[in-house]
Amino acid sequence: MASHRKARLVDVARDAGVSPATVSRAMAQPGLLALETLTRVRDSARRLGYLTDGTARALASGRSMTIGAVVPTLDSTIFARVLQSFQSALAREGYQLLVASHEMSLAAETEAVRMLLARGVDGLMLVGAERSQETVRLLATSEVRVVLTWVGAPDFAAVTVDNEAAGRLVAEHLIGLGHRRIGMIVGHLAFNDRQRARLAGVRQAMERAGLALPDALVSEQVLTMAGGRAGCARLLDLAERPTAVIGGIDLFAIGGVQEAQARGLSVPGELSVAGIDDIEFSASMMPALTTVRIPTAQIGQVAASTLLAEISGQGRLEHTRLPIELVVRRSTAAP
Amino acid sequence: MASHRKARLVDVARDAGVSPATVSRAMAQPGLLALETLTRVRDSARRLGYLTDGTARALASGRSMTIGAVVPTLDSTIFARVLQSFQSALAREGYQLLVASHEMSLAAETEAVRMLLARGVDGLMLVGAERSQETVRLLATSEVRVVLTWVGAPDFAAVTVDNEAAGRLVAEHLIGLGHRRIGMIVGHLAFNDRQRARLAGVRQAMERAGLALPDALVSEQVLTMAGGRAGCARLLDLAERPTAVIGGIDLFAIGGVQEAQARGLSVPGELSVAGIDDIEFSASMMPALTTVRIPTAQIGQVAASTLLAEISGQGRLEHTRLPIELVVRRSTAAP
DNA sequence: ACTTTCGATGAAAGCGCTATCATAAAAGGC
DNA sequence: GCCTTTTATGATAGCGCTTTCATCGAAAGT
Repeated sequence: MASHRKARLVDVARDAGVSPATVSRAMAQPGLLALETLTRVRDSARRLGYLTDGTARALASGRSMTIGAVVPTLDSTIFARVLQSFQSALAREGYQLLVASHEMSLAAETEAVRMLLARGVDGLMLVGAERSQETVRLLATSEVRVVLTWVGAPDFAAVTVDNEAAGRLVAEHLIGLGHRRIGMIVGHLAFNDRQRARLAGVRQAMERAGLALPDALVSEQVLTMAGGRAGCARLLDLAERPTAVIGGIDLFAIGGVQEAQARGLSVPGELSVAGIDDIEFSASMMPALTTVRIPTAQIGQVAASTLLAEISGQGRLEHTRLPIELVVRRSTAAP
Repeated sequence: MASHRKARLVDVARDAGVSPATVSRAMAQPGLLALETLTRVRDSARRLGYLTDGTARALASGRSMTIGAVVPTLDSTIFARVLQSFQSALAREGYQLLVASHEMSLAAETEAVRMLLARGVDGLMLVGAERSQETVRLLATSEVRVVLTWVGAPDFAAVTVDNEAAGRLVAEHLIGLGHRRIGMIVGHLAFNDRQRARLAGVRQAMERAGLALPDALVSEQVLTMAGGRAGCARLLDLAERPTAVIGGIDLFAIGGVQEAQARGLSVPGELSVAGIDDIEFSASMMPALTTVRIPTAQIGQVAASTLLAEISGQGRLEHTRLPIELVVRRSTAAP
């Protein structure tokens, strides 16, 4: 049964009548031991309720079997989903996930990275390519393996998605429907290269079509549904209101639809609304949201395997760009 | 600038002309040092780019400054929110968060707990009170500090919410409006004491009112909006369809509203729908959802402080029950 | 039969830090 | 001024594991 003091490696060794080294091998490289010894050690371990001390193991071996992730926030469908698939992919390989959030602050990201490095993580998952000099320096000197998500950068492995193309796709769709005056609700652009890229994509598509996207038609909001609603309200209050609104994230588009409907405007009859992300809700709302599908779960999964490849020495700063796709539903129509 | 090999404590000590012990103190208990020594050590540390090795520190001190959390899934508004507030409260006190998910499997929870204990976490946050014998044994022998969330249990500190009362509140509200035939969509009841309690609360309110909740009117579904839709479809296909539907989580209620509307049924005119959770979306959907507000963010925050109190030796298995509240909006009306 | 190789185990030196104990200098106490 | 505290620092023994390196039979090669 359970011993009083926590069992250590030597206790198991004594109990099994072998050396500590043998027990260590039994736990980490069972293949090296004679079958008989192995079972004897395992029996003792079980009887004593022995659990390897990960701390000591990490110190002695130099590998912590722990991966760190720094995301803007955990409280977002998008990042939660990425983390869920990232975490379960890691768990399958015996790695644990240490998470930190920076809530859109460059300095907080630096601090989080510093803490994670101090914890001796074997690898790090970061969001986006924009970061402070200080963070970059920490990363470089620590030589920890890193995988970037959403947006990549030279010298880093990355799993990205073409945010600019995403913006372009929705914009082109709307332009194709005949919209000339299109508004956009985006997240605060500081320290958010994903939103900047999406905005850039929209702008690019419009310019190509000879249209303008004046500042008045771009509303920066906090990344919530309420933000979307507020942003849409601002755009609808304009003297020359847009005939279509693009949400930099689906949440914005959903808030936008609500605002329009609350004002008695029919969507898409009187206002077309589209988003980017394709979160679960978008498919089933009324009207179903036209959006661009971002393979969130896949990002986490591929990020995990990319990072593990880097750690194991295979993997040469691989950069995977995941495909995105315009999903036309019912929230958009000709003006 | 950055040295080639990673700087260790002794390097800083040598550089500053002090003993390793002094450097250790400079990092951990600056108050003990003469100001002059302290600044000298700090300068050396900065110059060498020294970062404390958390692994070694943990081994030597016996505290890892790491907290583990095992949740059903990260990919859920609810748990994501709890984790976000939990994590940021911990970060403020210098603790890091190690997360694991069990995806509704008792065995996976055990495995996750085992891994976290092996990692030497100083504390553990768990969801609900139901777990395997094996998990309980691990917890007991490890003597790690634990805080339970949502549902509590004797011998554990906990931050809970009265799930049964939540179910009762919505049911009473509906009964008060005159509904006699009420259906419920719940999550799979195995290994989900939160859903079981909510169902029990609904049942209790109905019985008190002399009403029945036959099995046919309870639909178990996976915890997604699509599940809610499917559950509602099943209830609406019944020969004697209910006049009101309760979602065991808001997501179910939202899916339910969608299903009803898709069938051309007006909510709340022809069907009342209510949920439990009060997620962001519920307030702004059309019609706005009647639900019970669960203070999710607060759960995480209080769980953090409760756990830290346990760890520091203050805190005697405190049990905090957070208040919930019926929020009547537009999705419910008299039948 | 006699090395040579291999397979299985043991001995022991760290991994980088903290914490205890000892010590030396400075500060009080009367 | 001599003794007792206090304050600041040093010396050093671990924390519990992994990992060479060494060892010792047994299997294999010739």
